[in-house]
Amino acid sequence: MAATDKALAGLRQMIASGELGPGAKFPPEPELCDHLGVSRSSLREAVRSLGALGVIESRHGSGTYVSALDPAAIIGRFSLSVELIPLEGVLELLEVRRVLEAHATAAAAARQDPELEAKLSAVLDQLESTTDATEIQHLDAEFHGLICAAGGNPTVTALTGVIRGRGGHYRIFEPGADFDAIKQTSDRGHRAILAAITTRDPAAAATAASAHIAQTELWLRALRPVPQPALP
Amino acid sequence: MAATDKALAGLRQMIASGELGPGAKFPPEPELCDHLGVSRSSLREAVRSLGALGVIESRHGSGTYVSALDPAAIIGRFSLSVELIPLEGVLELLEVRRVLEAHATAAAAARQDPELEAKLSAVLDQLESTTDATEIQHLDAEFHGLICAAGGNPTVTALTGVIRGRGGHYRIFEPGADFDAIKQTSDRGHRAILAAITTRDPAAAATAASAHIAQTELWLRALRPVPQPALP
DNA sequence: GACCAGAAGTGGTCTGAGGACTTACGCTTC
DNA sequence: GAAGCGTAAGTCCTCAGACCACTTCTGGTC
Repeated sequence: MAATDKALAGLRQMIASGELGPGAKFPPEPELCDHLGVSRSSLREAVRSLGALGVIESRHGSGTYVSALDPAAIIGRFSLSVELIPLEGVLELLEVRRVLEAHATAAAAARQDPELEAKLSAVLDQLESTTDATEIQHLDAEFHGLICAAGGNPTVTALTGVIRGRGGHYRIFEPGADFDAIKQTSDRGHRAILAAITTRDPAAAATAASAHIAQTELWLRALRPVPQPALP
Repeated sequence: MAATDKALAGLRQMIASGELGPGAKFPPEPELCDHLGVSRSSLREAVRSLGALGVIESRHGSGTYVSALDPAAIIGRFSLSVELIPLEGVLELLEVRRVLEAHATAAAAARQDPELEAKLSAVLDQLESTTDATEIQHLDAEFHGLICAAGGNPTVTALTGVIRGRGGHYRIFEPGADFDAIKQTSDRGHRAILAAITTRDPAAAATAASAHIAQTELWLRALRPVPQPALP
């Protein structure tokens, strides 16, 4: 077995076996090298691999630790790769978002939370009064994010958030011939979702959310991608 | 900015900007080091990070390439991290699987595919006639996997597959007091799903799949995890 | 044209060294 | 006695150079 793979398997085994739980600290690199029988280079490459997946975390000067192994955090790491997926793949992902977000929106509607409803209404007021593409994207993410969070499953919130972030790279809301029509349709969709939540109608909420996202899918199909912004 | 992070950002930028598309080959490591201004160690750690995420792929003796950037393949990489998530997190993930698989099962029921139905029936015949835990797990995965694939969205198939694989580490089907009752309930659930598909009733299929997975969630809640098998 | 051997190209691994950051300890000071 | 501070130890981060292993291309041979 290759050295890096051996190190990778060894590190995973230490976690999988329960030897190291969430938050636990690994031995220092030289000791791990000795234990696993690989050089520091190979060990470090293995550590980076698991770090990219959100499984372990290195802190400069302190040590290497097992992460919290929280599903939402691990799914959040996916944004690094999802952001590089081309348009055709994004459409497959949007179907996932549509299904999950319809579910979460229904769950949010089943709750009785006037505070949430007030906050959502305020976000929509802002959203309807702006025409700036970046601000629209930000407020849209906040609206859907609040609803998903109210749905009660952080994993669903993280997953839909990652997909929404990817879709946002394609600018639907750019000044052009269809801008007004698209914006109005989008605004109406948001109001329909909020209305279903306010009236505590889960089925209507699921339908409204599903229709809203399906509309986004249609718009995206007709779009060509814009150049990526510089990565941080 | 730290060296490895700089290399990471540079590599991602090369893909995000469109300079390198799916399948494209990166320059040799020494050239990349020069271009990005980092040492070979740092570059290699960055390459490993993106490799773990399924974004790029190194082939010994050949070169480093951009992967196909296929969403299903990228999601498949998640199994490396999902397999380490503790039980509480798995329950959150199972809700995702329940929702997505209900959707996919409905889509499969909407299709007219006698060949699929025959294959599913054969799998269930095998499944009902065995009591071996490993074989049960394997046949169960094949049954649900075939249905998801028929649903038509490879991303959904990959995502549900990853979650199903994680759940399989907890052995529900172990010889014990409740074994017969659990097995019979599970078998009945599978037959209900197949019946809905055979009669081409998407709504019934979604309900049956949802109920079946919800049942699994209930069993898992009552379980304590078993020691992990050795990782490959 | 098919096959084979060698050479060139490329990623994989190891070693050794020094730098940068965090943490803990012991001292000083009030 | 408690707070502040500087030093020292511990740990990860980066670099450089060398050699190994695998793949691919090239040229010649049959």
